[in-house]
Amino acid sequence: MTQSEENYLKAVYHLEKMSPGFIATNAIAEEMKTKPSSVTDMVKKLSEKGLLHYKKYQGVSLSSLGAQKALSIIRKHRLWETFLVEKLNFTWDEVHEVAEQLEHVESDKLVDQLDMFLSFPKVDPHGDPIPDKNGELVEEHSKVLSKLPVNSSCVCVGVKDSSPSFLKYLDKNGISLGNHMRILEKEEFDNSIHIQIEDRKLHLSHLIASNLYVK
Amino acid sequence: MTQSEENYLKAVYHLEKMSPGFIATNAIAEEMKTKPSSVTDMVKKLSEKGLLHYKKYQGVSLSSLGAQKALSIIRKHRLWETFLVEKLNFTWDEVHEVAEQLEHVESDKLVDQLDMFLSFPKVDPHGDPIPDKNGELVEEHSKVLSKLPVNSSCVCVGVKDSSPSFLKYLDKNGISLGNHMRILEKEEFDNSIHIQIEDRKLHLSHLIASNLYVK
DNA sequence: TTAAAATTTTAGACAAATCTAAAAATTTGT
DNA sequence: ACAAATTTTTAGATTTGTCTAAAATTTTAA
Repeated sequence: MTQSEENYLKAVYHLEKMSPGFIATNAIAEEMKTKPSSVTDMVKKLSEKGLLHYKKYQGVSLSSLGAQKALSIIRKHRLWETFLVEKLNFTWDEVHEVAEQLEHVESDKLVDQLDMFLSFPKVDPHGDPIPDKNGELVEEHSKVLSKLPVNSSCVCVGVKDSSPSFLKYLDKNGISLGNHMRILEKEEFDNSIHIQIEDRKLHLSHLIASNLYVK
Repeated sequence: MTQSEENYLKAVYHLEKMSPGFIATNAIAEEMKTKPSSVTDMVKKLSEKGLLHYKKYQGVSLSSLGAQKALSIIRKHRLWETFLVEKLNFTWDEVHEVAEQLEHVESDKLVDQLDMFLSFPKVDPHGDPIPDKNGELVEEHSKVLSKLPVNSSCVCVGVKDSSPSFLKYLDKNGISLGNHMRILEKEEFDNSIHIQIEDRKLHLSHLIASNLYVK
């Protein structure tokens, strides 16, 4: 598989998770920052290879083989991100770009030894689950901070948006995975929330709160 | 720079070290397992980019910019090889193939942190020197086991040929870097040599002995 | 020194991945 | 329901890196 093919599979995987069912050509084009006509070409190729189910004008979905490949790439991506943070002093907003390159390196031994070297981590630096060797994945987070009722307590376990700008915002405000939080008050007007986080108080916009996974 | 361009620069670098001066199109084609006509095309492109000096029908040599780029790729290659052996339990005959992929990952921070993580190694698992951040290189080994006189002592510090088959031969015969050796006898007839290596005796063909660097 | 051999370059083709522009199909809104 | 808007596909072009075959150049050797 080429790097480009791998990137398409990954894109379809992520889009399917966001909205299950058939994925539109346009959605893939947007995700990959390419043109719909390019997507059509590639999608045809991948469906001929048995990696995608494709019906003209209907969209695509991953075949089981395609899902398996996608998970293997995601496994590599998240293991590398973990390596970069745990061993090479990268911050969580720096890892994505480099992992995008490293995920395409092909070597089963490399991946499995890296996994062992990192002591078989279950989640990456953003709290996203790392598939195991067989593509098994512990279920994604479902609870979002913005949906909790006033007075409830929780621990921050992941970020929904892992763009550098969001991650830097969190750093700036001292929010990181593992932090204990309690909802103090919710503003009706803009849905922003006041929280107690560790030993401080913080006011978070709805957008911020809806991008934090908690447990 | 594309991966292909990087591979050409690396090839020219290695060929220049083997035989200084202008490098023939055919030599590059052989090194890269490609056709001379493909080499001509690429060599033109690289010379337009200022990475190679190229005179039609004469051959090429690295410009100083090209040499700098080549050294940066070799640095990455050798650091990754070291990482694979030191941290991920790879053997010295397994690392090359994977390092060929990893060397093309682009991130200054990645390389420098990897270097630090490995405690700034001076040589890779084959005894080849690792260029530092500025491309500075401790001089290559010059002494070859097969050229030493009878009765001299030495330490094995590198391999000239680092093909998996040669490396596996060395493993099978318990020869590794750091081993102490003494020349016991040289056979006139086939230039093979009898050596004392650590606490054993071994009989090495000329080919084997001429691919071992010693100090 | 000059004809044969070897090397190198050129010309033209091809595959992969992309793009633009136009055509086809589907969806939407009244 | 059907015309307009949107989405998707097709057709054809482009770029990169490669190839084959033929032409040009250089080297070798009689």
